[in-house]
Amino acid sequence: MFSKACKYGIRAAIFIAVKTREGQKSGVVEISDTLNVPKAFLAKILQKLVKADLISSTKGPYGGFYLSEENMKKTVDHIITCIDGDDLFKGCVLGLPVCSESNPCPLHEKVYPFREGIYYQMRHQTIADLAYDYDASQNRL
Amino acid sequence: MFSKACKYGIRAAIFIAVKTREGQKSGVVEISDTLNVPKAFLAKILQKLVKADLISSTKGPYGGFYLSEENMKKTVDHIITCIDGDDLFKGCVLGLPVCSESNPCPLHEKVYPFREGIYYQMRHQTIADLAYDYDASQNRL
DNA sequence: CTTAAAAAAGATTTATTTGTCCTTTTTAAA
DNA sequence: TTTAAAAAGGACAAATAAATCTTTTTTAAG
Repeated sequence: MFSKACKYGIRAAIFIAVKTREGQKSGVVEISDTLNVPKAFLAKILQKLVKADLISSTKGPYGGFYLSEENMKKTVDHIITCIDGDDLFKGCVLGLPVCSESNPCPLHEKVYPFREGIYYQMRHQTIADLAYDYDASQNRL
Repeated sequence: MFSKACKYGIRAAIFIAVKTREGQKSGVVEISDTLNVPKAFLAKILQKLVKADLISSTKGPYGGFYLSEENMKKTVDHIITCIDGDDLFKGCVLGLPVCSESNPCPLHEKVYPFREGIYYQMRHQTIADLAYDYDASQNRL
């Protein structure tokens, strides 16, 4: 469903959100260590998210990644689209060039409602929401 | 969501089903031409589906691909799992090694119901069903 | 102003997926 | 029994995704 890069990105964003709420910035090493994810690869992903203004960073000593108030309000679908593009939510499930309600592919009506459901959820979960939920539970990232 | 190979495989299976109902076998060239899909690549995919007993074939002149009665009854999820594995339906959305109702990842409860919905649909649509629906409509493959 | 710590950037490697090409096997018809 | 048409199989090539390594830039503290 999501690429590895995308999964890493979402998990990292939540981690950074939690840390930000604790008043701390996070470094790539800290993040990659806790998420068990390749360091340099994660760095690239975070770069991309910074450029897209989905997370924030400062260089130099005492620098690192954090979320601004604006970043906190962004919904997960932004991260997904930023990294994987919008094909998952917008494209035809079977890859047909045209596929719509009026000209549907053979799986359209079976898959569409559920895919829309996922898309809706992703458009309505902010990073802040996810970080809050995560903090409340005692689960892993 | 699905790999290209998987999309090609599903579309090809439906095409072959339709042709089979018309009493005809289909060759790779015919299939790849009508689906607009790379010939040799499709051939590999069909090989795999034959081995998994999801479609049937005979070699030699007047040979080609077709669906036995058994093949017709197979549900789409078999094709998907055969080609892409079961990660899409069984694995954690965020790629966590453990993720369950009692120990969920941050997206679990948002995504799970819909993913289950898709999985359900795929487990309940036979190739014959899809071929029938396709034939009834005047849509493309 | 120097130093060190951090992200940013760029170049490169590895792995996987997608795609091609050529040979072998099977099989039906002439 | 020869021939030709088809799938099967294997080796290879290209494109994309995942991952690494090295250098540059920024920045805060001493």
